[in-house]
Amino acid sequence: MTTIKLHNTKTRKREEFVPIDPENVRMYVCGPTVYDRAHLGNARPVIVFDVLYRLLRHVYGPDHVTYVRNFTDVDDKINARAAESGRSIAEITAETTQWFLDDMAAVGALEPNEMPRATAYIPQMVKMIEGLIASGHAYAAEGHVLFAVESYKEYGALSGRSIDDMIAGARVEVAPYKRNPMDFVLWKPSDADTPGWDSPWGRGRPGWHIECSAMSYELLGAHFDIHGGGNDLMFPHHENEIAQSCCAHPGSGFANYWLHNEMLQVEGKKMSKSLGNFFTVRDLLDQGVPGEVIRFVMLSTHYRKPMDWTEKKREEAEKTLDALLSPLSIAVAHRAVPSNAWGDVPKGIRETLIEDLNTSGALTCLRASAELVGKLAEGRGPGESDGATLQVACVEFLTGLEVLGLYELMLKRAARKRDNKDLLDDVHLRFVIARNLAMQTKDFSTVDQLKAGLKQAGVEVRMTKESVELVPGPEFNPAILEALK
RNA sequence: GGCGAGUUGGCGGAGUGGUUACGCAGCGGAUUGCAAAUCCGUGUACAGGAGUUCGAUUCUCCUACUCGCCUCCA
Repeated sequence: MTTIKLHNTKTRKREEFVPIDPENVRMYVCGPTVYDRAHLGNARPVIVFDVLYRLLRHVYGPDHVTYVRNFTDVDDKINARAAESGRSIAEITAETTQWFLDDMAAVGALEPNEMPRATAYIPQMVKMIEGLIASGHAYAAEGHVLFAVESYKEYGALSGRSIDDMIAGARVEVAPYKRNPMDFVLWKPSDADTPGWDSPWGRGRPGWHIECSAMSYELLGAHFDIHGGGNDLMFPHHENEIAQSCCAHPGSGFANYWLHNEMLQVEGKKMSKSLGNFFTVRDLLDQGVPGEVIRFVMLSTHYRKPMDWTEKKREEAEKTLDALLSPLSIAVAHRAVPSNAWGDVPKGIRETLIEDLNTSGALTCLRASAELVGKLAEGRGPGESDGATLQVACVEFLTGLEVLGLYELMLKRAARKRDNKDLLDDVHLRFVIARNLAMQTKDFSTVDQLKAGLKQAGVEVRMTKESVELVPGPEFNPAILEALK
């Protein structure tokens, strides 16, 4: 059996991943609060954990992995958005949820098996809070219910903090009803204008952290394998989740492996509205940056390192992905399709991905796999180049694309290129005629003029003695093409 | 102040206790009407210091610098 190794934040070490039940590997990842479009940083954990999900499915079988990612649809940011826009909360959360699904699909993320909404689990949260009060881990005060951090010895273990240190460094005013400044809200009162649910503590709404504890318990049980999210969630969100869940279900252990991705930067700086380098996934897509490019750039940096989104990387990704199109068409022409079998993933990708999700290394191996397809198809591969060898290489290449989440996206990319190529039919014919003539007359002025125009329109001209091929590049602009006529 | 992560060649970015990926850019060549694309070849690196070791870029410690988090931001 293949052993995946993962860096566990809990132990700060790379550990062998041993599932609780190989028949049902369970993973929970914190999803978005649905009040606005997902920005590029939001896409990073989605893509990272999508690769992990695909990896687990290949290793343990597609039907033996349960992946849960929530939607937090009750939150004060949502309330604020509703108040300022005059729209209803339900309208905002429904719309934002669909945006998120659309945008993440565009970057090739599979939908998790379960996508629970927090508001559908309010009774479960109330029940969990009642249990925490009963066991002395929480207390009600002035309409709030607070978790008593001092009741949980391990509090701070995940993020490596002590309660005393945190109090010393606290920058925020402490609410008077808290027994300990670090106590956090499980439930808070709602006024008439704020969404609320009836509870033993009056009409109110849940605090931030309890929804993940309640939903992971309902859908994955008290003890499951992997819990993921961005490293900014380590404290306080995940720390609080652990405290709530472990105290509500003593002895369960909650999640065995905690995975955290590093943050995203843009051109070397933190993405922020004040710096003016803030953009959403949708912004990029609308600007013509396709999903596979976003995904490729994301995967080209290891998930535990800061990932810098730059224009240069975007350009390089376009070129690299274009270079995969020819092997892709060869594989498709050979009627190859991706396989679910772990053994059909190219060896190099298998070896790199199981080492704490080394996606950058895997992309290098993917290129090598593509190159092999090209060489075998031209009959100049290593060793015996028979049809069977080529067939295997094709399946492996496509399976490699699939496990990295690039297969479907690349098929679409290929289709777009074909559509663009159709637009070039007229000019292609003219070019061929002009060139044939020029070959006789040795006057290449018309040909060069046409070529310059095509280049301007973002079209690459590839000539051999016998043929002319026009390849639209990433900067292809059909409007400029029109001007050539 | 507390906690954590990082510092690899011109750029990006893996990895390893000894044989020094890979991509882009560069350079040389093949090819070409000229090009592009492609193919072949090629140079340059492990922040600084100390230690462990037969040997460290890889392990340990220290220093410097960068970055992130520290109550609702993935």
